[in-house]
This record gives sequence, structure tokens and C-alpha cells, in this order.
Amino acid sequence: MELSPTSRAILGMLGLEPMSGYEIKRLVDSSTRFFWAASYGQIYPELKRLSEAGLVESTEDPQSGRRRIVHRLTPAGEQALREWLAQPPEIQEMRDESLLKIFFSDFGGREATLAALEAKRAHHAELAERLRTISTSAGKEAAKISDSSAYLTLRYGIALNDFAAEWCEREVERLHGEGSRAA
Amino acid sequence: MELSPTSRAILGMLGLEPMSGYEIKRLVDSSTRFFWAASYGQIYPELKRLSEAGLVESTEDPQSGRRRIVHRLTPAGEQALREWLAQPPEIQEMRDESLLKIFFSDFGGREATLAALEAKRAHHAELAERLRTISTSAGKEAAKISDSSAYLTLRYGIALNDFAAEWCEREVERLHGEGSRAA
DNA sequence: GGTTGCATGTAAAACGTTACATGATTTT
DNA sequence: AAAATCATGTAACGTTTTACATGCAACC
Repeated sequence: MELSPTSRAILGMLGLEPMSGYEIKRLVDSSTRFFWAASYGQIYPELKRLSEAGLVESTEDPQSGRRRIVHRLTPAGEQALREWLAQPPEIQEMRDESLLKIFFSDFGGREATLAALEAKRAHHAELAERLRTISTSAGKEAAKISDSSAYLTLRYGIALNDFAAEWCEREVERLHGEGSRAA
Repeated sequence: MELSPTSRAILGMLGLEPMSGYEIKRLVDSSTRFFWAASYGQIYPELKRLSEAGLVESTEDPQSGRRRIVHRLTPAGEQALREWLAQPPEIQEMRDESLLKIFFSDFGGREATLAALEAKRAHHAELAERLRTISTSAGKEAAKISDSSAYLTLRYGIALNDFAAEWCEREVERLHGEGSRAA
């Protein structure tokens, strides 16, 4: 069976521990979301496919009376995960409308460029802030988390967004300086 | 008419100057590609839609005997572009399989984390290199280019990818240090 | 005369999001 | 009693990629 990129991400999540589809969604939203999102519309159908392919085993496991289906990797699923992790990464995509607007901003003059840079700066500053919140709340739980490779990606997100925000800020200042010199 | 995100990018390209679909594709590939890609499968149908909506005007303009259709913005197209540029950016997406592999790499032990970090580093180093090549070849053409907002995004791409590559390198070193201390 | 590049286009498939539907349970 | 949260799922839609098809022109 051909696995879709997102079904591999799901496999990875189940490699951390057995989980329900709902829990996968919550975990994604609080961890990989900023570089790999997933919606219910993907998660549930993919879990079904993975189950049919024998890569995960799904059992009803109601917690406190509530209906709940827990999925866990089968040995075949573990192997598929291992194989995927061993292969070189392929997907590196970005869709950044703010960069696109900066790119075209000559069309609206200097002001438009500054506004577009500021919008981008604000976005990255906000995202860095959100990731910091996640980071500190996770840090409270245990030291073992700050040792995990998952924590690495969180630190990466913070560092990258800080860098992007600062870069925009510097460019705004540079353009201001140029503007007054030119005038 | 509802414009798709990519048709707005096409509008922006035509705001730079009138162009054929083929030229749009080439320009995208050598400029916005790393943060906004577009394929023929999008460009040609979208140009048709934009033309039907009266936002671009398409005329046959064979250059040196070769069939060629040049598209240019109509006043309505210019306005649509201006309106879009004035609105806050919405799409900021990333799909980074290398980060995903780092995230899950505990599953393969320390070596796997190091390998995933190295793969990511290599990717960013390569991309930075490619962008630098574009940058220097563009710089030769004229000083006016280095003044354009389009050039800003190129510098951003170089700075960001340099930063990402260096971040990975630092983390590899840190993990090595930890490893030997622990051993 | 063959390869590369210019140039336009389409069809099918893959991928992903959004919105909706349903219903139970816990909290306020 | 109402609101929020847990929990599963699907259908429709929109977007994007991939692969293919076509043909002329310029260059070697």
C-alpha cells in the first residue's frame, strides 16, 4: 500500500504511544502544527486505511464511559515507520503569502513594502510567542521532555520565527534610513 | 469572481510586466519558487479564467515566428491586485518532512536524530547556495534590481536558509558534546 | 538531422480543508 | 440546564501536482 505523507506522520505519532484519532489531532495541534498540520478529514480516513493495511491495530477502549478507539502500531507498522524515517526527506514546501506581498510590493510604493514587512514581522513574533507558551508549559512537566527530539523542533520553531521577525525589523529600519537619506 | 491564491500571484507577476504563461512559469521558478510555486497545470487555466473575468487581456504576440500569447493587466486587474496587496496576508504554511523526521527520530535513537539534523542542514545549505547563484546573476544585470522589493525576498531566502543550516549544525555539535559527556 | 528549448494546453489523480452531522459526558 | 469538551466520522469542495500530448524553432 502507498502511504500518503500525512499517514506517515500519523504512524509517527502512534510510534510515540497508542492514541485515538482525537488525541492525534490534539497532539499535532500542539506540536507539529507549525510545520505539519492535519485535519480530522485526513486523520480518521487514514487511520481506517492504516488499519485495513495491517499497519495499525484499532481497538475500542472507552475511557470513563466515553466512546474511544485506540490505535497502536503493529510490528508491520513499526517497520514501515522505521523505513520511512531512514529515507531522505523529500517534502520541503512553503507557501508564504506575506513574502509574496513583499515581492510584489513595489506596485504600491515604499509604504506598501514597509507595511508588508511589518505584517510579516508581526506574524512571526506572534508565532514565536505561541511556541514559547507551549515550550514553557511542556517544560514544567518533566526534564525528559526537554531531552526529546520533539522538543528540538519546538526550539527550532522559536529560533526560526525569532530570526524571521528580527530580519523584518532590521529591513524596516534599513528602508527608513534609506528613505530619509534619499529625501 | 473568486480568485484562487495562485491566480493572485499570477496577477502580481503580470503587474511587473506583460508576459506569456511560459514566462510566468520561468519567472516563478527563478524567484518565488522557494516560498510560492506554480505549475503549468495552474498557470494556463488560471490565465484563461482571469481573461474571462476581464482582469487580464490576452493577445497573440508571436516573437520571432513563434506562437506566443501575452497577457497584460486590465485596469480592473490592476485594481484587484492593489486590493489584494492592501489586505493582510493569510496563508503561511509549511510542510517540512525533515522536521517531522527530527520530531520522530527518538524512535531510531541518537544516530537517527543526528542523521535527520544533517539531512536538514544539507537541504538548507544547498537551497541557500542556489539562491546565492540567482542573486549574483541578477546583481550583474543592474543596480535597480538590488533596490527592488523582489530582491528583498531573495535576500530573505538566503538569510533564512543560512540560519536554518547553522542552527542544525549547532544542534549536531551540541548532541555530540552531550553524547561524549554522557559516555 | 537530432537535441534542446519555446510554447500551450488538458486530464486524472492526489491531497487537503471546511463544514457539517451526531451524540455522549463533564463542567459551570 | 446550558455550555464546553470529548469523540468519531463523512461529503463536498478547492487546490495543486503529475503526466501526458502537441508542435514549432533554434542551435549544433
